[in-house]
Amino acid sequence: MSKNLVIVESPAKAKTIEGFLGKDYTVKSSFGHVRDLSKDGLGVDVLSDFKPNYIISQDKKKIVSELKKMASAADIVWLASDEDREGEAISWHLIQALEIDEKKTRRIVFHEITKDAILNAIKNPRLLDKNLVDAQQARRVLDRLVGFELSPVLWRKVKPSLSAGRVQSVAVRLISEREKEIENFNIISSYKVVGDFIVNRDSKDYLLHAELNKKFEGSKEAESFLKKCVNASFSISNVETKPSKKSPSPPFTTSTLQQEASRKLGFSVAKTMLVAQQLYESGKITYMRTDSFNLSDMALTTAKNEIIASFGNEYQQTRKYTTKVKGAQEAHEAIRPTYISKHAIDGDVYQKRLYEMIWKRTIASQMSDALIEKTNVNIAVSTASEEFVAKGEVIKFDGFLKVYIESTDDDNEENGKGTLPEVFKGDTLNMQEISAIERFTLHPPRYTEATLVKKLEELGIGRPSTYAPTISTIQKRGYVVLGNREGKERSYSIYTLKNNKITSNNKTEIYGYEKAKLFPTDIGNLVNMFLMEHFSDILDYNFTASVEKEFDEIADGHKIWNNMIKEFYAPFKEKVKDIQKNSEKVSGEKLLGIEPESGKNVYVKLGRFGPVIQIGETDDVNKPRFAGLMKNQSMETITLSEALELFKLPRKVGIYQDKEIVATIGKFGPYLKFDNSFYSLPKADSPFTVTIERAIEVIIEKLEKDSKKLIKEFTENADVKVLNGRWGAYIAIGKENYKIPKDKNPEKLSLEECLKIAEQPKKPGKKVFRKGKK
DNA sequence: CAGTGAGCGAGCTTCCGCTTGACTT
Repeated sequence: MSKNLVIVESPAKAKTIEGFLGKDYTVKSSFGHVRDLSKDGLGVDVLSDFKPNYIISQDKKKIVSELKKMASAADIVWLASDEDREGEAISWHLIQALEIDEKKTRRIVFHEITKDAILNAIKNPRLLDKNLVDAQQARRVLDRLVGFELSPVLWRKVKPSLSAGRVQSVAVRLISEREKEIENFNIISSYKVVGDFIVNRDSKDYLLHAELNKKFEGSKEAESFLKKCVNASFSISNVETKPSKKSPSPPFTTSTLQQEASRKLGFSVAKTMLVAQQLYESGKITYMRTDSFNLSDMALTTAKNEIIASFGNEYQQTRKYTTKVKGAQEAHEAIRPTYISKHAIDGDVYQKRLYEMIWKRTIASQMSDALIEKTNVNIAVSTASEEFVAKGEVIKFDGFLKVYIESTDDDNEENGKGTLPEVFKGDTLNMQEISAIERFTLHPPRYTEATLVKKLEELGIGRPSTYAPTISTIQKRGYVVLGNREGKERSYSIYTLKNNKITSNNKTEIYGYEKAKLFPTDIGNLVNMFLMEHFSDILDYNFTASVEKEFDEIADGHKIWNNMIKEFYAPFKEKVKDIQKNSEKVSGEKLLGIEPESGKNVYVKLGRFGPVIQIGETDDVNKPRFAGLMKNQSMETITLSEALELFKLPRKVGIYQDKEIVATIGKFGPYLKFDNSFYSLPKADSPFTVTIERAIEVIIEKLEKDSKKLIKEFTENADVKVLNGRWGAYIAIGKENYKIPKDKNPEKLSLEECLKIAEQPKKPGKKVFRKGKK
């Protein structure tokens, strides 16, 4: 047993570091936190100074007992968890959980995984910072109290199994409020005017495309401007050229990596983290959960050499970036290739693409500015005061753009790319065509996973390790869904002046198509409304920032953590008690109108099983009638007539083979019921309108498909069947399924062979996550 | 696999941040 035990947080890190240290050092990993608050009740004794009740996490018992053994055998235990609040707490918890004599421990920290950094750390151990640990305890206890006090309020007042928390509830609020903004958004149209002009130089014609520096509110104004242009002359009134430059972005952090992978590669936030983890574990990139822009000196040097060798001296510029992010803890480096000299890697296509992006971004961050010349050409109209402006952009020196172009979230900039023909003040122009085109204002964009992460980071809410899980939580709770919006058609007018004639046209365009955006659900909106009404202080966008400030004071030793929690908890708990006692259950009930036949009220509300329409009163002798909303409907937007439609189901479609076909909607969407069997309706068909002919078609199709399902069965044993499934042939015995080996022909299998295959131990396959309940 | 919405009220759900591994459809 070696004399020195070093404990780090991540096993991949442990492996690397062990190589740097001699054989006197054993390096192990704790796999993150090893203890957490008990889930039995609050896990915090609110009556005795908020004493936390820590227990060793279930999945850490094995590693803790192993570490404990090694620690007691070692002379010195080096606590090398990350240098941030959580890392300090991990070290402290290790001392407690491993029951090590604190005198036997040394606390060391390093920000980069290089031999120098590690050896230097070993030479400069420090004491455990108990104040920082207390700041972490305050953070942990606060989150527990907020989460475990608020969630039960929701169970009673809204719906069981819901949840609330400092981070997730703000995420839901952002999405819910954005949707309201979009609903209330007024689309305003205006006319933008563009013109094509010809410049003649050295008996050659050049095209100059320009936009008027004014937009017109209505078609009248736009048309009258065009009229003025009919007999006007056009000349260059000004040419302005000014140099400008673009600088590269800093290297990736977790959140910028997620954003850029979403835009450039179309990865979900979870996918990005999964692939990054693979790259990290195979030693190809540095740690992927970081909020730091920092690059190690070694990385700076290799990047420098790499750029000079590949592109030349003039492309290289060493840069150090500092963070602007609220509450950044900077325990790690930025995300970069471990070996910058490696331009590409082996791996699957996702790994290759993500690596390439990281490599380019890292290299670009150490390259020189791009020098750009921007030109504005003004074109005067002899009969009007407005001017046309043509914008051009010429890259004089590409600098970092040689390697990396960052993408943006809004992609509606068109003007100002490319070269302009050479023109001079006073040149006269030949007008070809001027158009006034009706354009519309855009509502604020819905959040994508990645733009939500960006927003949360700006607000200082959540950490690199929690962005992806938070997004998954708010979807699991049913607060938000990832969805698409079909584009809608609208017409716009366009007036064109050509050959001294003004013509007008109506054209149509598709607008508002959106893909993979976050939409709030009815439950999400309702919960947000409820929390905003009663706990707006916790949902405040600045709540995290203000408690972070207090955590900092605790870390600095200016505040006692229990006191801070006490100040927060007393009024908070009062409020919780008050709401539990006095507040009504909320269902978001809304009167939609009156059913014409019965004169009864039609309500929409959130029922036990989701949004529902209710006709009649709950306390009436005649019980009310209910119908659930369809998946694409929402409580916010459903109309009375749509609501009444829902009661037309189940609908008798007609008779087929003397039996009735009924169309309705179930748990899994619209379906047909016929002869005690179920037939899912394809998306294009509606249970309200499907005809008997079409229904029969659907039924026959399904029956045909089913008949192909059975490949073989055995008279001797009815339990055993060879079936055709989604992934090809398989053997079904009772309720168990078995894979058929590739060298066997499914159609020629005998009963004995089937049973033999079933005997074989099943191969371990990939674990598939199952969504939803149970 | 697929209609639920009245209501005995058992016993359950839930937070944020660290970190990976997983044994059956």
